[in-house]
Amino acid sequence: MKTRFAPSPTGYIHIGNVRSAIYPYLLAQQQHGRFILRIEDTDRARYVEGATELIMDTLKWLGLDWDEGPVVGGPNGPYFQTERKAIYHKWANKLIAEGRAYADPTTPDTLDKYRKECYNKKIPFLYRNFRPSNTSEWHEGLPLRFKSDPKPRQWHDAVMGDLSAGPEVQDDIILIKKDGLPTYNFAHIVDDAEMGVTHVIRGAEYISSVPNYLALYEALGLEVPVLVTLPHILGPTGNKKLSKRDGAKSVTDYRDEGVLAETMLNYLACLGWNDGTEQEIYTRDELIKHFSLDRIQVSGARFDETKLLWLNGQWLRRLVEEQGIAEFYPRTEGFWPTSASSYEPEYRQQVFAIIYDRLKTLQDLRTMTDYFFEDPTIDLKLITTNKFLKKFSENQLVDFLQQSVVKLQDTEWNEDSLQDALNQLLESTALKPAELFSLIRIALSYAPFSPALNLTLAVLGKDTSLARFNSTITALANA
RNA sequence: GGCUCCUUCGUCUAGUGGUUUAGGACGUCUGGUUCUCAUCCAGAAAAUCGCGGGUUCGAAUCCCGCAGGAGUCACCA
Repeated sequence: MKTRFAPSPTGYIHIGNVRSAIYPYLLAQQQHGRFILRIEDTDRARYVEGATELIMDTLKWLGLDWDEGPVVGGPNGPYFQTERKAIYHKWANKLIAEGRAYADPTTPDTLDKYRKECYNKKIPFLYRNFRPSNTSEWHEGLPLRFKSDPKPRQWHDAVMGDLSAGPEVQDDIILIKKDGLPTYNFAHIVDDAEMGVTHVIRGAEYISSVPNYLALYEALGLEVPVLVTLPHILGPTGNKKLSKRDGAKSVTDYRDEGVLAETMLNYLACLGWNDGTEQEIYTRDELIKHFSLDRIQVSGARFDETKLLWLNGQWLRRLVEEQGIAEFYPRTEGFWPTSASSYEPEYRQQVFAIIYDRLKTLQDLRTMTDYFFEDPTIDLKLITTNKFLKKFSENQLVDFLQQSVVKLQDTEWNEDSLQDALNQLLESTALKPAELFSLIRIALSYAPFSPALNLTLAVLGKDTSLARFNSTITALANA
């Protein structure tokens, strides 16, 4: 088994097309076959500098390592189509020799005229209806067209099942453009054959071209590989396929927002595929083990960012709990608030240990942890309008905080002793947990939420914690 | 417009003629876990299986129509 991912380097990989990399990878892994990365760079006009690197970066991030392709090489290289020109010409000449391809002398203007004619007559435009009777010899500078042999075609698609189309969709497609480079339609067939690709996995937009491909395989004397058509991924609104034009994000945008590679692979693989069980969370190995083409969904699936974020939370907790804080910690690099940079990694690890189970993405660290690294701005409104605290006067609040300071001053600074101390304060102040703990939590963080109080105190440290109590006491006293 | 494909809770899906009063997950809502937020736990609402015919003792499941949606009709992939 040999599969491939064959992107054109026109930009980043977005979530709408990354499944055509994931599924071939999973299949090749499962069958102990090979997964090829081939760069389809024949469109020089749309070529984007650096796009190949962007594509490889995305694949590496997801862990979709290719067995053959750029960087790693392989027995069927080169893996850039622009470097395979001679191969395409070899096959093209074979078709010419057999009278199955011919030079197209039609100028673009004339072509346009033909199209308009058909449009006005309300009949579909087919080049073969305008096929010139005598054609000159083919040479570079002239496009080469396939001499089609239209007839009804039936084929089997591993996902879509049995498909068919009539002769009216088959035409004299261009094999080689006037710049001497092949079109996708021709190049991919030659390449897949030369490279021994057994399974062609690609998006649904190619389905209507398959009859033309079938004709080409036939003319070239090539065996048709297993055809696998993936349904589209739909955008968040409407029913249109997700595309860059409509603002589809790149896969790596999600990485930069703190989504884990494990999540992305899991989510995307399960968008439009399931193994029939009720499992939601799959490791890479589980995906490789359970993946199967015949359980790929036939209809399009909408990309649901909310579910992606839920899954990311699941993965975050799972990985941290499996690996431990220290091993996972390096992956949080780059997601901390700027104020954290002056602190030691050990301290950041302590913060991470008490906050990680509240994160949806790593990026949440930026907004959820700032009070661990700098004193919060005091905003007494948070206290005076708090539903548990507004009934108390400033004097009472000061008194509660002072009692807390006195108690905590003599408390051993670890989470268990701190919890004991907090419980004792509850009794000595005769306050309800909601009252005392709200007050302390706000005084410490002035944040909309924070981890358990004893843990927050423990990590913040005695000096910082008591200083923050005192700041709030002062502020309340002066209010 | 031609051709092709698709159609189960808001979303992702299970379901291949009877075990289905259509199951799960996300989201939503309600409770619970000494404050908050998140997690976790318990529970609820949520699909007349696109519509209409047919086959059958019986259909989400098979057949035929229809409608809606999508894709494609490039010297782009």
